[in-house]
Amino acid sequence: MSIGMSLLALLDEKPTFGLQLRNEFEARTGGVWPLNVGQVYTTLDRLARDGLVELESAPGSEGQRIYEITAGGRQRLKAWFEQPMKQVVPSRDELVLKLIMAEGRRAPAIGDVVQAERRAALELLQEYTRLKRDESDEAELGWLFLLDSLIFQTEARVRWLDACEARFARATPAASRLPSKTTRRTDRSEVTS
Amino acid sequence: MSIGMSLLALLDEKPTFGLQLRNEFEARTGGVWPLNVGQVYTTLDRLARDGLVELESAPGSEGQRIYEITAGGRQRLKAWFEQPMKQVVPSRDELVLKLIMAEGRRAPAIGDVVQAERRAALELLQEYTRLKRDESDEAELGWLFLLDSLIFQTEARVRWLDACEARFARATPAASRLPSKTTRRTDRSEVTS
DNA sequence: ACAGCCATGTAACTTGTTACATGATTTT
DNA sequence: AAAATCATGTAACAAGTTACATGGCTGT
Repeated sequence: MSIGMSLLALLDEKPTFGLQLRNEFEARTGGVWPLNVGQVYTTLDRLARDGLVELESAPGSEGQRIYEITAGGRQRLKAWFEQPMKQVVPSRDELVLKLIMAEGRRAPAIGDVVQAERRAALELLQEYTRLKRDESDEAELGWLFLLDSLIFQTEARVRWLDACEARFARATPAASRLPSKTTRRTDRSEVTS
Repeated sequence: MSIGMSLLALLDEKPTFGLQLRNEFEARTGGVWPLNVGQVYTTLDRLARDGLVELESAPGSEGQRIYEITAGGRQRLKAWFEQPMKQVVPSRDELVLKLIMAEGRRAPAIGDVVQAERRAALELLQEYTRLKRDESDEAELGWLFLLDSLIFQTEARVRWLDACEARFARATPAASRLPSKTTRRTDRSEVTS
């Protein structure tokens, strides 16, 4: 419930209404984490259902329906902040599944899959790095957090792809391997730079 | 639809029935990616609905209902393997949201959140490393891929947390910062090792 | 006959997500 | 008056996930 917890965090600062929450949310992420307004309302409903927020008993509906966080909500929020994310131990990462399933096929041999993913990841990395270089000042802090996260994750992905390829090569002696379109290893310095 | 694509990949190797698919799936991930049998059937239904698999016209139901991949299914699978994962640009990472929302609060100050997450990540890292050291031979290749993925991702997370803290410190000059329970930076060598 | 496994299935729920409908107020 | 914007809401779907029900077959 990451969206829910985020809305809760915003409501903890100050009670507001749905659209305002969306605006705040998008402002904090520097506008790069679009959030459909509808989702704010559905999430708000679910939070209300769970007793984490409630409609301000307060007065005249000028259209706006102001929600406020409850005691239970504050408690949940506290727990969210204090307890570290539990790493989902089966990482549930789609790319991991893809490589596992690609292992031992021809058609797209695992090496080809790795190379395609690797190329894409490096392109993304370049784009992110450019973004970071260009607007690294005066930008929203949240957006910078997000951008850094993308960079670190993508770097990790590239390293992981390399490791998988190496591991696969080790597990499957060259002799018994099928020829692949791209066996060549790309220069590692692209990442380390 | 990562589960769906995985089942499709297995069916592309050889038509089978539900429970067999689950067993294969768990075998490939070294038994560490548990998959509720029920989920296999629901996913199979959804794949059938989308015309990616179909019941083998074949004969006597000995209880087993054998599915096979369709031409459309093969096409989708090919695309899955060939097209690199599109990086969800708003990374939709819950931890990113957490830090963004923690920024500018007291209660749990952002520094405390970072430290808690960092500590947890380092513990995980240790555990993963131990796992890797212990059973790095004769283990299922898929499980090793998965384990490596966890390691690289967790390392990236630690680096990212450091970067966030540094960025936050830079953005918020020391004078204007609220005192936090833990301002001390932990030794970086824990990761690099 | 009963325990236990093999095998299938379904109902239900969660979070995320979109597309659309509605009404009120403000601007042109 | 028409157009735009503010604001709320709903119906519907996707994908993941669990808990439970059912029936058949096998071994004791």
